[in-house]
Amino acid sequence: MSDTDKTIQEAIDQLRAKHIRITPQRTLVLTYLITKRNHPTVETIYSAINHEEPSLSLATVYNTLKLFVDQGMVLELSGNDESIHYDYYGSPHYHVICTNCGKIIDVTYPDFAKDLQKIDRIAAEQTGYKITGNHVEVQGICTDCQTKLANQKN
Amino acid sequence: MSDTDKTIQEAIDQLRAKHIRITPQRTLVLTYLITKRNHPTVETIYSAINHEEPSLSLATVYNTLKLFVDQGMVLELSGNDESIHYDYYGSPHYHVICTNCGKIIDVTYPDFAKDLQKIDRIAAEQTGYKITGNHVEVQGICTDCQTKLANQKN
DNA sequence: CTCAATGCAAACAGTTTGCAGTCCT
DNA sequence: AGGACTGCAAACTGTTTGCATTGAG
Repeated sequence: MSDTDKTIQEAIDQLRAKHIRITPQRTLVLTYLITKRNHPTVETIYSAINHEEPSLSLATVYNTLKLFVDQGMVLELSGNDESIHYDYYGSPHYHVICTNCGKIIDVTYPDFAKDLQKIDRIAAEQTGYKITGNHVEVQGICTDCQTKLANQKN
Repeated sequence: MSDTDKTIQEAIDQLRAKHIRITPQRTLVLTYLITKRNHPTVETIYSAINHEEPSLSLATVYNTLKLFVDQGMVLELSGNDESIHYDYYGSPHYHVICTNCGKIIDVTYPDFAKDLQKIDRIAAEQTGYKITGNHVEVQGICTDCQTKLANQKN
């Protein structure tokens, strides 16, 4: 069994353990998220899957993603404008997004999980909130757009 | 001159330095953000200001906020669903948002700015992006909602 | 003066909703 | 068997756009 297959299986088991029904549509969306790992939008997922397996409505993609997000399994990336991107959150990482073209890259480093815990702990102490999740996002200009923008100025 | 007045004046100077026109509408929105500091939505700002000073259209609120966000002066908080909240970003802090009622609280600690710099630096190293901003958000359940939800279960 | 900013209303796009039919468990 | 899930299309809502008017520099 490949590494991604194992990840998919684990995610499904995790859902089943919560008595959430495993439908073909949910499996398709989950598989897409885990195998592609390309921060897709709802529309991207919908058209990609529908292209080969036309048994999926747009509303179901919305429902399914909302479910995964509620389970803390998938992250909503609101980026800048445009529509929302989704990311399977298998292990702690954060996102760097290009404010010019929207390209998103995952970043992590050895102590990142520890730093997140610190942020969560302080937030809980200061606010009394019961912390359920977090998200770090960094904005910037990707290398491609740096070149493009530099050329435009000439 | 009060502390907030000084902040407002500084923000205006900052805009003027970039040759951005200081219109009454922009001053109103800026003043609202700095004095209230309550993470308002577009609609909140629009109706609050229009209530006393009906010289402001909804489109202008959108324009103005987009301008401030582009200047890095204001942060867009996409929270969960609902519409977007805005926050005057005078000094480094992060946000804890209640996933049940949407209430947002600012949090910071002495080394927070340093931790952000680390996150930015690593992101730049790993991706080559030219970093222009960042945002940390923590999700949780606020104390009020913790009580409410506990009561519902009985 | 000049050109950017505003206001208005219509257009838009992504998202949500209601309900009948389907199918996991 | 039964309730959760899906699909469809209509309805919604927040946001954007175009253009004539206004006003900041």
